[in-house]
Amino acid sequence: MSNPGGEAPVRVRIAPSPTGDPHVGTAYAALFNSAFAARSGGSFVVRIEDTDRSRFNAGSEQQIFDTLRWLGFSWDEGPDVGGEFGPYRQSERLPIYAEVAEKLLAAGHAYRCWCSSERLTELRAVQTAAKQPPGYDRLCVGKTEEERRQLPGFTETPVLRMLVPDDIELSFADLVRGTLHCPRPDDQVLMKSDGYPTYHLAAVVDDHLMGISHIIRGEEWVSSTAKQLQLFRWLGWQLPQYAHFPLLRNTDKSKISKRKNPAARLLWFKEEGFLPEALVNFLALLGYSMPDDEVEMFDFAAFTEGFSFDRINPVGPVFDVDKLSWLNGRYVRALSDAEFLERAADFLPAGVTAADLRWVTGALKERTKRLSDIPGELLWLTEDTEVTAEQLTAKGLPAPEAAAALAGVAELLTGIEVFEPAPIDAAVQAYCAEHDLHRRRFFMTLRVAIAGRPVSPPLHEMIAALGKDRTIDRLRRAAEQLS
RNA sequence: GCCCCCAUCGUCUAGUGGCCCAGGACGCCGCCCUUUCACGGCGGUAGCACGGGUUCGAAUCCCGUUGGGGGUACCA
Repeated sequence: MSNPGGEAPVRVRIAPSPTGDPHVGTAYAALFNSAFAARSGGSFVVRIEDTDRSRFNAGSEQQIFDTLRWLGFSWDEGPDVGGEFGPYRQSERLPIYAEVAEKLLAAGHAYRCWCSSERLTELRAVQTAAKQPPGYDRLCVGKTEEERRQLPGFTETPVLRMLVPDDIELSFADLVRGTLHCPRPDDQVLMKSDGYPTYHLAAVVDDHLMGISHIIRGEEWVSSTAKQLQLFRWLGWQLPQYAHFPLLRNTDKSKISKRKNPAARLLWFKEEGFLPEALVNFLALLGYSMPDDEVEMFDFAAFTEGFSFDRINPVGPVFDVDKLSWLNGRYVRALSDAEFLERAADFLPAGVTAADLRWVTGALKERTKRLSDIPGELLWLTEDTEVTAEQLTAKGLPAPEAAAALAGVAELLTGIEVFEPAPIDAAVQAYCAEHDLHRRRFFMTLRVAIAGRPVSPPLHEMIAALGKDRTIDRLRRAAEQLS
């Protein structure tokens, strides 16, 4: 992938805000950004945008790093790994923003505004009621603090606003969507009254200072691009290229949110037992398709290899958890038994060890879509369920025959020395033939007696896993139900 | 309200004027495999939002309508 300017190296970034649980959109952004960086031999930077003190969440930053790493992403520069363009946390760059703000003020591109939030709220209400587009009325433009103080709605702590020129350029080229047009911006606040910059100022300053060549971010930012570009121009900085990918959606098509969709929380996938490689693969299927779209299972390297902005679809994709579950199941099945057991460790019911599952790992793996399915698949092992005569005979042998078979098999199993699937199978099969029993029904009676339910892993593996004592105990108790 | 973006099966998507009376995947349904479930195999269901153009020819180009989404903060 060439970059039109020629000289500037490709540098991209994601800029998450530490406001709570890591958001799936952050991973989605990381996917596109790191793929493009890898594809073009560029650098991938993580920058923490913590300029909103009211929404700041202390544990959030670390969770973002941990979750992104869990997914397999790594970055060349960031708060936790350093880099020559740091600091990478905006709260540690306040003097830099203040200096730029001062420069903008001196050049007449920005002005102090002493309007109170009450005045602003009221102004907006009046405009809305009059069906006027809401926007700042520039009451403070050209006024000194003393002049402004005489007027109503004054506050001691001013903000800095950009003086948007009448002829501001509203169009820009987007790598995903072609030429885009932004609405005419309001006089955007650049510096808040608490001394922190707003996103628009901070992002522009940092993107320039950090040498960001391509800004690859969500569609939600399209309409604010014009004012950010204006800032770049005023400051005489080289313009970055933009690529706006679509927003992930809830089932009702609205922007994906933690409120409406558990999948908006990255931690949810870990809790549910989705494999990170499956999630990354799935994310790469949303709003994007491989050159050969019949290939749906691929790793990050394959995704990166053919990555192109041309292949990003501008339509916001609904996050389909069902399809993710299917994909995850495929990844689970592709694991070796040993790997499966290792990665499923946190989901095994208390007291159940890998050794206990020796004979049923394959069967368990095959039935697992999410690792959190595991406890439910092992109820036959973890719970001693009382079965009724009706359950035993429903799809099984009639009562008298069933009782005899249960007792007979219990007797037979008692004599088996090597309690493993093969000899168990041989013994049970022989019993079935010897007594001329209806195979299907015979096995169903056994299954219900042993598993406590009509759905279970393969019978002989299950019996071996359960062990001789528990198996015989269950067979006898079931037989009692029939007498 | 205003500004902007988008529009192929329920969902994810292929498709850049003829190869498409639209292909793949998830889901769903049926069949097969099978001692249950699952896995796997096979088959089926279902879509170019609508209306005008342009063209010999439109899912593909243009206009409008409708629908959906985003933005409209001293949040990012």
